[in-house]
Amino acid sequence: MSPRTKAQIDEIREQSREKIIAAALDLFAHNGFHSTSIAQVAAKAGISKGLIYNYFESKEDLLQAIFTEAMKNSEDILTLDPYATAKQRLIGMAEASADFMYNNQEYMRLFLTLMMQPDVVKSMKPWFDTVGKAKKDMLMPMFEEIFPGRAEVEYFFFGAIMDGIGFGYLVLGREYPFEDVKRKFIDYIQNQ
Amino acid sequence: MSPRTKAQIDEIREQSREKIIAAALDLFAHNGFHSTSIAQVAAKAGISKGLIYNYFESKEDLLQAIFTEAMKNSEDILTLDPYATAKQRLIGMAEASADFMYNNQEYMRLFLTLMMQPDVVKSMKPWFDTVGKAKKDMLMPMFEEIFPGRAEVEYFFFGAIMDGIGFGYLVLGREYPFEDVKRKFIDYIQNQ
Amino acid sequence: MSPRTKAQIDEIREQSREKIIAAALDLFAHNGFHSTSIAQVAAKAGISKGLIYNYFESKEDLLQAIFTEAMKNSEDILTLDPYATAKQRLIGMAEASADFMYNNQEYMRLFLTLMMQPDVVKSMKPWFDTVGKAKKDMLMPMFEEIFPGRAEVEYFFFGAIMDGIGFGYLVLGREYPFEDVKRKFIDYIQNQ
Amino acid sequence: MSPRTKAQIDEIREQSREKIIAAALDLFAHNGFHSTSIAQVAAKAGISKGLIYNYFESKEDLLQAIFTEAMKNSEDILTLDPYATAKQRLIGMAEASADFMYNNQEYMRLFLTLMMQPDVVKSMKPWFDTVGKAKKDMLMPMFEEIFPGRAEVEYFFFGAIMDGIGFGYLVLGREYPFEDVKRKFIDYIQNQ
DNA sequence: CATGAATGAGGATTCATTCAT
DNA sequence: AATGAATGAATCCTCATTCAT
Repeated sequence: MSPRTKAQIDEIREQSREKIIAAALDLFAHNGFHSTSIAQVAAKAGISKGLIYNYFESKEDLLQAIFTEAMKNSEDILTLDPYATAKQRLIGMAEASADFMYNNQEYMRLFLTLMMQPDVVKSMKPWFDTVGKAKKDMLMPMFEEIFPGRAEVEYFFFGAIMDGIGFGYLVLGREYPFEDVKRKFIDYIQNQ
Repeated sequence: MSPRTKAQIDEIREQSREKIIAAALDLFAHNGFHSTSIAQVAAKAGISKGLIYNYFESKEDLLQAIFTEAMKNSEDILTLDPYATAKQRLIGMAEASADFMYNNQEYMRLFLTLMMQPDVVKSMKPWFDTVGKAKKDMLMPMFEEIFPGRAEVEYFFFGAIMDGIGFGYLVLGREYPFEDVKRKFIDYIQNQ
Repeated sequence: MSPRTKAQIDEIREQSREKIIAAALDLFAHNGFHSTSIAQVAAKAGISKGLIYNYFESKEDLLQAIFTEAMKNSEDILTLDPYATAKQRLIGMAEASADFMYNNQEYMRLFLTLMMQPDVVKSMKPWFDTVGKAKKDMLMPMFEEIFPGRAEVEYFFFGAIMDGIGFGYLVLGREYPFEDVKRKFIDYIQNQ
Repeated sequence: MSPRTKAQIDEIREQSREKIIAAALDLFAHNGFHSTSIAQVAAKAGISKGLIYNYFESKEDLLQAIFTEAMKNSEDILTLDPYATAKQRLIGMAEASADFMYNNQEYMRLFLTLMMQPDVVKSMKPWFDTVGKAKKDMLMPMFEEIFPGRAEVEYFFFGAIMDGIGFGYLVLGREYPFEDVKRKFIDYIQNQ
């Protein structure tokens, strides 16, 4: 009965899925989760409303999928050179994070917004907590090595700068001297 | 003529207005503007839905009023000691800002969120632009004095730290070592 | 306790009542009964919303009062010269009616509208029926005298012209050649 | 691709659209535009409230659609026999109009009501003006031919009778001797 | 007599979701 | 796999009416 092979179907499915996720990410990031309608997502993805429910159980499930997808793409941030010094590894991480932010603005926008208003989509809360904890677990050892005795405050200070740069860049866009600020940041770490 | 004096009415109005603004700020900040219903605001303020429209023309007008109100309370941040050195004034501003953030978490949460998703409430965009510009106009002279030749990058780096601390504090709440990070920040400025 | 005499109070009451009725008539006539709010009536009358309920039990009661009031002013239409011929009396009535319409446009507008949509304010239905029947009872004898054997059709034809002129005038306003059409109408009756 | 063919969908849409328009016309005509709720329209049409917005952008758009629809059905009124005399054409038009009124009471009721209270739905005003002007442009030439020198007053007198008959019929319904009055009207024109 | 703050029911509109095809 | 008609709950907002003063 089926004129398409299973492989073809899988590919079609994958393409549709990605179109939906891309459209939803864009809209959720700029217009907000609740202000974006499924109809808008469907229109932007060039498909029908109904089809979205063929791939995602609900609007929240779609949001969840956006983050799961982004996680995959960000894995190399976490890949550290085991032979480098702690400070070098920190710099590497800072640069990788900055570049990820630079190349994934929409994702960052959505991520930071939801981090700040976790009650908007309550079901995401555990996910955020897990990610936050994982990040801390990964970074704290470095800080303990570089800043013995005051690792935690330095960790948070470092995090503040990272987040703040991302925030500023997202707000100002091209007007933000991203590269300059990033270099200043690297220098700052270097001098510690 | 009037059974209640004008003063009485003004007081009643002021009280109701404040109750509504407080409730709305709390809810908008945590749940998001679009995810918060007027019914929720009314319930939290302990009044009827209809009364809100006696004080504010629309939900958006209420949001606007929240920011106008907060502006009043934040005016002393902008008050600088004219006899202090630029660096001292910068530190003063940093401390005042940090304290304002600490004491007005909900407002900050709402503010930062909307800054990051200006399309959520498009009518606020001009307001944000104005505030952003005013801030830069006030601070840049100090940076030009302290960091001649690289004022802008230092301005944005400074801003990133401020925003980042606020962001971190808002996300983690009491778990965030706010005082420690703030002191670290002051020290950082001191050493420039 | 009361610094005002009863007569003064009555006069104030009468004045307020009339202001309200005039404002309501204007608004109901042009904007429609349901599209007009009590707040608008109060604003136009220059009084408070609450006061309206001091004079009228409800919005519908206010509407009722408008018609009762207008009835008083239209009584002379019904006053016919008992010594005139039937045709002369008919012409007198036609002229009086036309003049009443001309001078009470708003009332006519409201009246005709509600006649055509009696379900808009169901409570008025009996009133309209009564008025319509009274009118017919008054006029039919004349038509039976002037047009024996075909009184009814002539009555309705006559009524159609009357109503039609009023309608046209209300729709076009000053652009309507009211006087010319009225004269044509009188001539028409004359020639029967 | 599509599980329903385009033709099927078009038919479904056309049916729903007509059900909604019919229900709305009935209710708007008898209960008034503002006194009729979308819920009532939906109930009468046997569909859900939401579906109405699948076919019409707003309540006002639905009203507009009613008139646009009725225009189509009334086009033959405007079709005149070019070989007939002016008077014959006028009689033809009078009869066609009377029949249209007789068969489209609800539409007439709505039309006349809104003509008399144009502020109730302000957006319809231009439409009414256009229709009124078109009617005059069509009829005036005939009147100038039949009543040279006094075409305008005769035009308005004729119009008054037409409107008045419609009005009377709408108010009284079956009690109105429509056929008799119509014949009287035709005779009247005949004798000019 | 007069005011206007307050209420709550009701109305227009939106939108996530379902389902027949 | 895909569509889009259909639903109904939820939302913003309006407004007649009440009542304390």
